[in-house]
Amino acid sequence: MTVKKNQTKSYHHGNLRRVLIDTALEIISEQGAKDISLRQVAQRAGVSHTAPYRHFKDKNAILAAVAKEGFDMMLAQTEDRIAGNKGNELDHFAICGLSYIDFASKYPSHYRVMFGTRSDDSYFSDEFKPESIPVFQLLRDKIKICQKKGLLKAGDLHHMAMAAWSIVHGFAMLRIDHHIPDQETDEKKLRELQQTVVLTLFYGLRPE
Amino acid sequence: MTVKKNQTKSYHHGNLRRVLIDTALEIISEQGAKDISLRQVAQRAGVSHTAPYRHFKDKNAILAAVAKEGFDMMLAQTEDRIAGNKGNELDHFAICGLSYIDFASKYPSHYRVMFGTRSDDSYFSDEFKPESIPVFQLLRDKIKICQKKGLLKAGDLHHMAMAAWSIVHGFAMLRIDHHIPDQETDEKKLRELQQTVVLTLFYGLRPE
DNA sequence: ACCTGAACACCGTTCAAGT
DNA sequence: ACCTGAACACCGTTCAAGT
Repeated sequence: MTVKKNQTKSYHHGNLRRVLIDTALEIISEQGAKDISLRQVAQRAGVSHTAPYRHFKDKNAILAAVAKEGFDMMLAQTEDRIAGNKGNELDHFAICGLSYIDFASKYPSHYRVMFGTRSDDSYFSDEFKPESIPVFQLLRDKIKICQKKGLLKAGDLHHMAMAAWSIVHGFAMLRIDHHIPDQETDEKKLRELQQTVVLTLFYGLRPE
Repeated sequence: MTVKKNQTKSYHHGNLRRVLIDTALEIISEQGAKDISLRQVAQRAGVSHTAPYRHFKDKNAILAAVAKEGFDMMLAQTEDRIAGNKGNELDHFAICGLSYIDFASKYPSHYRVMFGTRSDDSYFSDEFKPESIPVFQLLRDKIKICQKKGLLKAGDLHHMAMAAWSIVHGFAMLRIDHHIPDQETDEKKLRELQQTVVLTLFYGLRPE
């Protein structure tokens, strides 16, 4: 077994940064989101509780890294699904919404760090404003195109985007925080419900 | 100055329970939601850090009390607004949504404790399921009545209620967590946006 | 460069003890 | 009954010291 030149395993641990992020996600998914402790992360990663400070300025910095990763994953997933779909622009708009909820359901740990209440905004405020989030940008583009083609109604683009974001974010949050009523909690019913919610964004609740 | 028989000020503090809840809210509104500490609450209330344990089983119990109070306030506010409105049932349905968002904006501390991610579900799971939340019950009733009168379309009541809840919850959360894009952040524009979002629930984004 | 151990000022919770 | 103080096992963060 030859040692490669660019061996990631260096002094003690190698790419500790990567390991710390993964460990953080592991812990978040096991036990809630915000009660995670840096010391716990370090211990599980097999290093002293001060080692993480070589790679992250403080606890929020590691959470910001998790969020950044989440935004990248979410964008990639959404673009993949759109690319693999033969429908029209309106279908792609719907895919944005469904993909958004699916991501939150699949990676609740990431999602909570991305959009949950932050204890300290300073790490997030610059890079993570909604205007700067690629997946939000994508959503707005899809709305604009659909408006141009007459597939969505005319109206203030920002307002419509916020309405769309509100309904998928709200459903995603309610879902991962277990606020969905009991009778809807099996997987099949949840998918039907999710479908209805996204369709409601298009059709509304008005009659006929 | 005569001492009344039912004087609330007893041994040291009197109704410490009430004081603790108010102090908790005060701290939550000053500095984020979840980083609140029991010791801090106790100190500001002027008692030792173990005194709260006479009134609450643990930290979550005091948060549950805050949540309970929030649900009561929210229901009262919504019922008041409906009572003071001369419109039809559909107007009342809209008021439910607007009142919901207004409550979250006005009392973000309560709201976050009520619907935010909980570190421990056990205190909330029984009493605070969506089915048991009076204001959610009210929302469902309004939808049912509107359906009967042809003011809202026919369809699965639970699904429609979840769609409605998703959009107002999502908007409320995005608002209090400061995820609303910059250009919408003055008070007047926010109210217009809020109006649009609730109307979108009724009309949808489809053309015509 | 990368990691450690001791130290500091905090936590939540328990429990014997005081009035 | 209601509150306190000491104690325990935890936190995040800093810093001098080790390889």
